Amino acid sequence: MENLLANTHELKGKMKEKIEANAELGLLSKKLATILLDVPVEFDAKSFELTAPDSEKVGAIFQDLEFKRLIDNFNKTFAVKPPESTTSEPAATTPTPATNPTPQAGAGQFSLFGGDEPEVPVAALTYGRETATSTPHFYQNVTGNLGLKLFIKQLMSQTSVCFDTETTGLNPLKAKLVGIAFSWEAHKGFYISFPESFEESQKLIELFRPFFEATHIEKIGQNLKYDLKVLHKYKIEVKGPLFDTMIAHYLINADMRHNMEVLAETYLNYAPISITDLIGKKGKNQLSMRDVSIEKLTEYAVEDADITFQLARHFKKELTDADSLKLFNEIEIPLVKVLASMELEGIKLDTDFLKSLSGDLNEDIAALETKIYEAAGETFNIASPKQLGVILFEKLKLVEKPKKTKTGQYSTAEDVLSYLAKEHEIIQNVLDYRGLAKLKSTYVDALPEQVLDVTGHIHTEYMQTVAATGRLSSTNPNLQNIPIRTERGRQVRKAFIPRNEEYVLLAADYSQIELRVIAAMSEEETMLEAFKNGEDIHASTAAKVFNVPLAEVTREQRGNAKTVNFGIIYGVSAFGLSNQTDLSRSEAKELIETYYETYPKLRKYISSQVDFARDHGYVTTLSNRRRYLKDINSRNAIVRGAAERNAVNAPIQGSAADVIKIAMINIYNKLEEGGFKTKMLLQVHDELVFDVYKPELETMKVLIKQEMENAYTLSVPLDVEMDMGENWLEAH
DNA sequence: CCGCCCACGC
DNA sequence: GACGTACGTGGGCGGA
Repeated sequence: MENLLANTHELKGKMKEKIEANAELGLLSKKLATILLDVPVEFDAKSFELTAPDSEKVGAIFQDLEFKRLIDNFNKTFAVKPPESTTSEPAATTPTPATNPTPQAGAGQFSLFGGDEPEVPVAALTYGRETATSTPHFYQNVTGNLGLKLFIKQLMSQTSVCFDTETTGLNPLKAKLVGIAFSWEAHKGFYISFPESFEESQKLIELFRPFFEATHIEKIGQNLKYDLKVLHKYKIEVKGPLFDTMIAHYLINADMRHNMEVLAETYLNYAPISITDLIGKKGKNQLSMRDVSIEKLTEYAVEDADITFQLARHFKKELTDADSLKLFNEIEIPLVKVLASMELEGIKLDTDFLKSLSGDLNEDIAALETKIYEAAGETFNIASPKQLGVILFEKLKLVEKPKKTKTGQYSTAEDVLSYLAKEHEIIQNVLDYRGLAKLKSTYVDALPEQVLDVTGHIHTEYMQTVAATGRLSSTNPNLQNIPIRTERGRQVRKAFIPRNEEYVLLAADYSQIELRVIAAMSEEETMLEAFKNGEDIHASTAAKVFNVPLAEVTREQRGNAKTVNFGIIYGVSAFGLSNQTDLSRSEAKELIETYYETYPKLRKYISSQVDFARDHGYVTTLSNRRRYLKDINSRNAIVRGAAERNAVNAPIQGSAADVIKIAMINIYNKLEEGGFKTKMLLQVHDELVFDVYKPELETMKVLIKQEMENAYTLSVPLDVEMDMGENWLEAH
């Protein structure tokens, strides 16, 4: 063994593999990987460590550049441990036996499934991560009536089981079951293959209905929303406690990534079989899961279930330690089913309307093109910022010193161009062109493509583990950024309609929820009072900072006050404020100062958040959601400033997210319990959209407002505004 | 294929 | 003198 260890050459090879694997996973940038691969490495036989004579130098460079994550990865990469210590994985809090003896419990009876037990591979000595080849495991494909019967009997006697569905695609509404993997013990699990025929699969899954519906069995999974949606197609509703490792890790550290590969590497020091090894790279040549041999699929699928089962053990402890169990079990986990239901429901889209809108846009875009080419004296691609920059700043020389982007291109961003609008009429045309082109490509033409043929609805997907603050995000398509500010843009909202004439759309949104949250958290009486009196908060702020009666606040004063109010949430500077308003920099500075004098407790609250972050390394929301701020004590003022703004913003944005999530769960439960036909369809951060069955309208108006306003008790009332109509625009 | 620029929402 | 408002998704471009 000593000899092996002393084999520097082999270690260097492992190092290289590790760096490349890290780069592959996105843990290291390609550039850094290249640098690292070039760093000379020596092996210290005494400490069993690889050392890089130049590594300090490299580290110093990173330190200088504040590449915190890069330093961490750099250190991690160089911290190659001798094999003895690979049994306890580096970042895990609870050690997992990496060298597991041949599985014993239950192994005997499983030989009844037919065939002999697979030969358990001998653990290979590795210096890098463990893999399926280097770890003894018992993964079995269960077949035959008797096998299935015995398996299900075993399954039903468990209290906590991890399962993972394998399907023909990423979209759970279109995908069909290929198989299901189960694991309830580390390094051990089973795979059940499903036939191509939907009807046959439906019959097979009926055998598993008792398991999925068993309330006494906890179901563990990675991204359970996906599996829930797939099973829903086979009329299976999963019951019992749920444990989602992806969500668990999101609560443990929201800023990290939560895909299984990374989690396995980080917490189990284990590199799972990659999906590309199985079905190839993304693209037209990629195979379907259906094309993979049962043997390979068993190894792959059960490994996933096995890893997820092991990860759950780690995360349960970490959630407990961070006091996050309540948030996990009472908000995030119940929300999984709510979101699954909203996604399965979808919202109806009026594609004919969008088609005619597209035609109108086409004409207007063509007209603008002609005008722009005339003014430019040549044709070019207006949608190319690069070409546009050359036309505006080199050919037309609209300005002496054009602003440039960080890559040296001329900036043609909206704020830059509108500033120049008076210089040349081409500018306004370019801006209009941009607006219309965006509208057409992103919404008017793209949305009809996303309609699911069988439902005629758009089924967005809500991501529960993406936004670091606790907000949801929406994708495929994103329904959280449908235009509303411009008249032309908001027309798109007319295309979102009730499912049929018996329904009406109802939109309910929290009024100023983030400002209410900051008022409550800071206990700023002046602001609390304004909310309690139902005042227009921006006008009220304006009256106080400009020292005028509420009734005499001008439009401009209110606008400036509004900008400061939002600036407080995001942590704006005097420079930023003066950029956003007509105020000079000194006026902006004065306004901010007066603002803090008006709301002294707000200032105190802000600095207390920053102090807390400095002391603890994280901040929390109303529901004890944490956000770690690793840069809060950085020596680099810019990096530190960003962390300080996060220390203020994360609790506010995150608390507002907590509140609406609670409201969603409560409303969903009420709708289910009451057997209502009304469905919750969309969430847009502070707004919920419902498809209301007309006979239930009056009940819903009360129920929804009630549940939203009372989702969380703050020292300030929550106020919800509602409207309804024949489309989303009317309902807003 | 991926980074960049830009634009949409809250 | 530089820096300069949180959180997201997505389309089009253009270089590799």
